Amino acid sequence: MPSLVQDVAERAGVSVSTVSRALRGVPGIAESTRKRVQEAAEELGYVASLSASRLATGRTRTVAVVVPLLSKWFFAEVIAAAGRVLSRAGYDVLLTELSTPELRDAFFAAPRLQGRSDGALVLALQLAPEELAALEAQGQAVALVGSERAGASSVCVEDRNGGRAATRHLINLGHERIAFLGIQEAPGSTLGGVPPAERLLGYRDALADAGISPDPGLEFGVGNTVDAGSAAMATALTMAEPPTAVVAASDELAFGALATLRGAGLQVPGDFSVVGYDNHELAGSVGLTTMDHGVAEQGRLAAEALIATLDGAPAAVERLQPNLVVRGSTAPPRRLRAAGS
Amino acid sequence: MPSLVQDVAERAGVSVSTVSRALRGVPGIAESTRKRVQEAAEELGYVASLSASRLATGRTRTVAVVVPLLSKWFFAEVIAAAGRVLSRAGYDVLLTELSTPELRDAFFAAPRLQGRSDGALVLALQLAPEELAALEAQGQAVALVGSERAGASSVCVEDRNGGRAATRHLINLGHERIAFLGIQEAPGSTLGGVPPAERLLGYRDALADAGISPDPGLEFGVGNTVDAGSAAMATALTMAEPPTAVVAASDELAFGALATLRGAGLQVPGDFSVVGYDNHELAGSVGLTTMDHGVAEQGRLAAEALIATLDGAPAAVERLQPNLVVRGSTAPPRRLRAAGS
DNA sequence: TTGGGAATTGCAAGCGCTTGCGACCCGCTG
DNA sequence: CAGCGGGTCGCAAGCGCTTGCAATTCCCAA
Repeated sequence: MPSLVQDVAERAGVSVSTVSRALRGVPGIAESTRKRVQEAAEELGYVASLSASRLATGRTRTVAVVVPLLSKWFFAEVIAAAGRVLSRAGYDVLLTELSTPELRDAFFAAPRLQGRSDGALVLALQLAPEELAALEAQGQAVALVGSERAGASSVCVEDRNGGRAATRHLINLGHERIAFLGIQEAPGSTLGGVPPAERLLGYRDALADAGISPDPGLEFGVGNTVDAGSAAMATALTMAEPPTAVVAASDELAFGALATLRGAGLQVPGDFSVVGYDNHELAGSVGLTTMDHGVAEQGRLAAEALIATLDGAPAAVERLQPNLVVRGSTAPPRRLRAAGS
Repeated sequence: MPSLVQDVAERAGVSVSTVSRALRGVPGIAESTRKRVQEAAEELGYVASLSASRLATGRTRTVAVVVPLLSKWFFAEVIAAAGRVLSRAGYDVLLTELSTPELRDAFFAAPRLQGRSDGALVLALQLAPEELAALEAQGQAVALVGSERAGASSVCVEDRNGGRAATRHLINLGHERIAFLGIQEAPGSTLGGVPPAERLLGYRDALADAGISPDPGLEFGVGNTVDAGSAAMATALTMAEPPTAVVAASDELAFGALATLRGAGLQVPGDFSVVGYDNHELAGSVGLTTMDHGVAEQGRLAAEALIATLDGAPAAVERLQPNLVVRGSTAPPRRLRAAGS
């Protein structure tokens, strides 16, 4: 039913090879001929068969986006941004969610991207060297988001600085007992390897900078969910000497913490301060002070890096600086305000 | 570099056609032969070239997921659920975001799915008849989520019932002045056509059922964003006779409303009740009473419907009933409680 | 007028797999 | 013992496009 190159060729009175070249903008075709061919193609509603040209060229013009969990806002946002860049550049976007360890293992065990895509955009996954090698063995150009590997392009944020800035903000307000809600890989996680422990390190840095002695009891490592944040916050409140503020390694955790605080009848920021990390879409609506790290921009930059790699550019890594966004969830601790008034 | 059918054929001592058939499970191959071929393939790490088999068969084993806005939680969740079903069934998932009217028009103007996918899963978009026809003309099997079209499979929820149930819940609590925050297509929206006005109709139904005369001034139509909900709520509060409760057509709108209420110093549910719609991932953490409509299930069902269609089944439509999830954002209006105490 | 070369275009050989059809091998029936 | 039918397999013709290389045309300098 759809017309073929031949049809166009006949209609334009040229050979199929000329049609092929004319339509793809290959140089060496007279402008007049090209126009004639384009018109013929247009009239017939001709579109080159993808499978055929892929087979002939060996290129797919498709990029696989590999993500641990699509329904998390962070990933959706990154993918959306990356997708826009990619499709504008003429690439199709193939979605691959590796939501369980089984899926992840299966994905890397077989050459699943072979002939399916030209490149892979890998989000958050901490690739083992052999996993990265596997991708490359399948002829994939690869770009990473949220991790760094020798030989691969990547964009990542200076999370240690971010953790430090978030914590410093609280210290500047006068807080001294500050808890940290960290993301700890759950058993069922597919992230693999060491996720943003950087943020925790930044937290410790800030404490050290301020001469506050760290209390391991204030460092919580939980799954990256609202409920986990909520639970950890609840635990923190039962401590003999509870914290007066918390920095969460993600806004989701912070949301959970806020829920617990509200449930406990505590005022935020009156009785307790919290700062999150991500600048989640909904952070504004709950007035959460948080670290913004250009989520959409990460996607955009990674897509551009991948395209560059596909065009033969050498691997490059881009580092983003997170920024503190102050909203209404942080204030000086009650102690100070009481003394001050 | 990757080995070809021929290599496997030689290694197994058979012809290429036998290899092809053996590996794909086509009947008519002796079990012993099949096993031998599989071993040979395994040893060589052979994987059939996708482009080649796609060209030869004319099938892509790929499904395009078409979505207006990927970064919205609802869509991400639906896609994630659908994606799991699809990939388990051996289909690749191609992502297509139509975030602007221009993109949408361009998408339907050209046969963009031609030879790219076997089917399309269309989310939320209210397809014009010719748009649906265009997809089918490209040989796509299509399944819809959130809309219904003659001849196409779809899964949709009884939103009118949902709107009614949400409103009735408030009425049962004793509210009489209830506002409705509806989703109205913004100029830049790509949804097209009439989106969930059903929820509004349900709201009116409930009022009518209770003999409450509707007040058009209480019906707000805004964009589906937190900020819009926030703004509309602010407007509602300035009314001469403000409402005591609101039903929002989405949890995002509800989040915005909550933010405004909090900002205005009003207690929820003490001074004001709000019920949302979606059962958003974060609805629980803010204690939002809302309508659950099985978001993930919609994705799952739609994917299954699409696969069925691809397997030759006739179009079918699946209707889901939304359920009220009561949390802490709704209570009797202050008036009643004051009188009661 | 004529040879050289640049600019265009056509030829035909793939790209790697699928599949209709015929060949072949057996065990059996008549 | 000849012939038949079912079960297996191989042949070879595509699927529709790309591309190296040769052919043709045309313009201009010599």
